Amino acid sequence: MTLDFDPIDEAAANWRGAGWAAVDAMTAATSITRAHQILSGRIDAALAPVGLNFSRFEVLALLSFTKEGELPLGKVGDRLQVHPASVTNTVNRLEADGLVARKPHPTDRRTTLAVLTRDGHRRVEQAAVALAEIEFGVVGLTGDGRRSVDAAILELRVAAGDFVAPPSQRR
Amino acid sequence: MTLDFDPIDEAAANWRGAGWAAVDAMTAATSITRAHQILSGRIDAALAPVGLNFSRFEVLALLSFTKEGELPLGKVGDRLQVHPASVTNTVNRLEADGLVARKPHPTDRRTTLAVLTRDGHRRVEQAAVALAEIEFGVVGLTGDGRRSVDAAILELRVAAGDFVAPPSQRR
DNA sequence: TCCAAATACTTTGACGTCCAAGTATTTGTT
DNA sequence: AACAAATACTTGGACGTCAAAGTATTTGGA
Repeated sequence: MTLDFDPIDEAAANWRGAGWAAVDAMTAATSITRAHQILSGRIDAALAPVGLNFSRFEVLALLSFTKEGELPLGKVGDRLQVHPASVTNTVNRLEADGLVARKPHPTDRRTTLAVLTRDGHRRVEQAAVALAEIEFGVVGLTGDGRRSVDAAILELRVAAGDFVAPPSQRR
Repeated sequence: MTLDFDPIDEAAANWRGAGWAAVDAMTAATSITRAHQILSGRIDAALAPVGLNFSRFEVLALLSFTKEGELPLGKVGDRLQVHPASVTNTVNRLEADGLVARKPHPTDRRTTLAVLTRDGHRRVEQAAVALAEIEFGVVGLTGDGRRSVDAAILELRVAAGDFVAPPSQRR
């Protein structure tokens, strides 16, 4: 797990040495990529003992936030920003594990609802605890670091056209 | 592509509403994840017209940084921090496209070298230009934003046990 | 009313990642 | 010299992602 070289510094030096442009941009992108790699590794490791991975957890969490513990599959995809086929796949597996059930929509027969089962409820609570314990993988990021990451990435998201809640409306 | 809700703010509000812990950590992790999603989307889109994706580009770039344009497959995996099986897979595809060739190691018969072909050289140069044009996807991040992301993620990497070049040695 | 267009989901297929196991070769130790 | 352990790569399987095509149902306009 421990590296004996600095992948970011290494990449920057190589990039510069080759006379390629946008070294700063490359460094920032590489940092973010490496951070993501570190976080997802930690998160999946924390969830494995609970029998989940991150995408399954996200679906369960989303359902648990609703009043009835159910949501149309399409909504799940919208909220989590994943492809409909991925939702189908994830829900299939959650269903096989008995954490979620499919149910027809009461009025629109095109639509299928994913419903959290009792086991699903229990499981998602366990997972939330497990994630809180590892601080979502951001151990090592101080309060300041977290704030500056949030702020910087907010710029990026605005530029990408993400809808971003104005500070006054933030919840 | 444009969202009509703020996925990060939304998640924080839900998390808090459920009484779950580590909301700040969750927000930071979600920000990084979303940033990664934005960047990799932009990067792959920029590389598609060149006929590459990011992992293939990384292999070609790494080879192009060496004197002879060749490296043992194992080294490629080490540098890029990917699993040996992924290297095999990526090199298979690059080889099928004629951008790389496999060559036996001169002294160690366990080892296989990946060698950049003439086409591979040309292709990686095109790709580097394409990536510089989109500033590696970090358009929207100002100089300050890039520096603060770099600094914050450096903390995270140190905590994760990454070898990090001390400032005095940074290249 | 009727029908084309939109919407919701699933299926299939291409790729990417990792792990675990298998083969070949080299190293290090006795 | 002999052999167990380490190293290097490939293979096969499990899963995740997305795109494109297919099926079913609902909507909206002529």
